[in-house]
Amino acid sequence: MLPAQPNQSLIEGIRCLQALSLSEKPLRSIEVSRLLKVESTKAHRLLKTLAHLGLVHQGGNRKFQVGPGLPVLVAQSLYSAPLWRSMVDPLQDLQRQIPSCKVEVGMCWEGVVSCFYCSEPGMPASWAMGRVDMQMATRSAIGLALLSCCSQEKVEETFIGRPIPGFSRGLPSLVKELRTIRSQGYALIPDGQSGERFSLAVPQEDKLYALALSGDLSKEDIPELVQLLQHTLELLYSAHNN
Amino acid sequence: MLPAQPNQSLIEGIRCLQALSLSEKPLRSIEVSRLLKVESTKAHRLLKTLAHLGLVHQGGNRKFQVGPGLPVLVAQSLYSAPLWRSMVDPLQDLQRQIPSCKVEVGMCWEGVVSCFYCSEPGMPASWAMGRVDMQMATRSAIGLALLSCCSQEKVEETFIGRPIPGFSRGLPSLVKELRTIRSQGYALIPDGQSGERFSLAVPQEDKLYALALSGDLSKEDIPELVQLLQHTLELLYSAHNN
DNA sequence: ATATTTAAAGCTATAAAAGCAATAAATGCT
DNA sequence: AGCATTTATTGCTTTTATAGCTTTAAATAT
Repeated sequence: MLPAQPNQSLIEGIRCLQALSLSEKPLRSIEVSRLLKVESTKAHRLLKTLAHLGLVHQGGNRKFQVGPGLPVLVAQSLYSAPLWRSMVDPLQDLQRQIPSCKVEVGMCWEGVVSCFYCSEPGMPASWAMGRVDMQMATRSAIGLALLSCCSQEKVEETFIGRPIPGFSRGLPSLVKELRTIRSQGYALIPDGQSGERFSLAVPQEDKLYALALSGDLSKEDIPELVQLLQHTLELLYSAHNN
Repeated sequence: MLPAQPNQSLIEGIRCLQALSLSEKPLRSIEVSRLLKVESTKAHRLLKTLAHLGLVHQGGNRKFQVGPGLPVLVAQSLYSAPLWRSMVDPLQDLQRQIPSCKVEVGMCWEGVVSCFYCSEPGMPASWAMGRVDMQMATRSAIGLALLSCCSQEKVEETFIGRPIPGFSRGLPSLVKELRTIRSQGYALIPDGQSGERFSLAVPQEDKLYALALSGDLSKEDIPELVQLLQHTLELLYSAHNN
C-alpha cells in the first residue's frame, strides 16, 4: 500500500486537515503545530498552502478551519460520476423490500464512520443520497463490518492509546469481536436501548463501504437478510464498476 | 494568502484528489498523470501516498477513486465541533419564519457549490444538516453570492477557458453580474422554469459560506428578506465564533 | 502604551522529491 | 494459450524543495 517513496509533505498536510476537522473551534497555526508536534514554521506553511488551495479557510481572526474544498470534493465525487448515483436504484429497491428498516451505506476512516446514503422509512429518494453523518466506528455495524476487513495491526494502530467507544474492556475485546465478524461475514449489534432493534451490516468486496439495515430484526431472519444485503452489494458494485 | 514557501507536493497531491473526484470512473495512475500533465512516477507516488492515508481508495483492479477519508473529514468537521451544529437552531428559526421556502447554506470552491444544510418545507430538522449536494456555482444564488466576494482575477482564473454554465456569453457577462451582486450585497436569480420562483442568497462576512432562500419570492419583499438573511447570518457567525 | 505571543519571511544545510532507467506485473491481442 | 504492449513499481542519482533556525513584523494581551 505504502509506496517505496511516500510523499512526506502530503502526509503532514493531511494531518493538518485532520487536526482542524477534529477541533472544536478554529485554530491558530501555532496550535496546530503543537497538536501535531511539528515545528511551527512548517505547520504554518502547510496551513497557508491548504488555505490557498481552499481546503482550509482562514477567518478574519487568522484562525484556520476546514474550508470549502473538502465538501465540494465529496459532493463532486458523489454527483459528477455516474458511479455513486447509480447506487440509488438498487438501494431504493432494497428499501422497498424491507420497508420498516433504515438503510445506510457508509465508509470508515480512522475509527470514524460516515454514511453517505441513509434512507429512513418514508423518506423520499432524493433526500437519502448525499448525506454525511458521523458515528464512531466501534458503535456502528457498518464500522465494525469494515474494521473486520482490516488487518489486526491496522486496527491496533488506529485504537491504541485511546478509549474505544462501546468496548470498555479495551483493544483485546474489540479484536476478538472483529474476528467473529470476519468469520461470519457480517456485523450484528443492538441498535438503541430497546432489545428489539438491531443493526446488521455487510462489507463490500472492495472493503470501501458497507451496507447496513437497522430496525426490528429477528434472529431467525438474519441469514436471509445477509444474503439480501450481499446481493444488493453485488448490484452496487457492478453498477459502478462497469 | 499564498505563503512565501508554499508546499508544492501538497498542491500536487490535492490536484490528484481533485482529478479523481471529477472523474466519471476510477482512474489508473497513468491516467491521472496524463490528466494533470505530471510525470507518471510522481503521480503514482502521490496516489499511493493518498491511498495509504485513506483519502483515496485503490480497488482490486488497481484503479484509484476517492476514498473514505474525505467524507469522514467532512462529517467530522460538521459534527465533532459545536461549530456547525450550533447553526441548526438559527436556521430552523428562519425556516419557521418563511415556512414555504427552501433554506440552504453552502460553500463554493473552484466553481462548484456544495450545500451542507438544506431544509425543504416540512423536512425534519435532523435531515437538513449533514447534506452534501452539488450545483454549478454560476447557476446557484449561493455560488454567485460567494463568487461576488472573490477578486476579479480569482474569478477569471477559475473560469477561463471553459464554458460557464448559465452565462453562455462568457466571462465578461459573469464579471458584470458579479459586480452588480457585490454592490447590492445579495444574489437573486430565477429558480427553475416558472417565473414565480426565485433564489436569494447573501454571503457571510467571512466569505466562507452563503445562506439562501428559494421559493415564491415577490420583488417587493426582497429588501426585507435580505435583512432577515443578514440577521440570521450574524446569529450563525456568533454561534460558532465565540 | 508596553510586553508577550504569534505570524511571516529570509536564508542555508539537508533531506526528500524528481525523473531516468530497469524490472515486474497486467492487460490486450492474435 | 502465448506474445506484445502497456502500466505499475522499485532503485538510484541529481537536483530542488523543504526544514528549521534566525529575524522582523504584526497581533493580542496586560
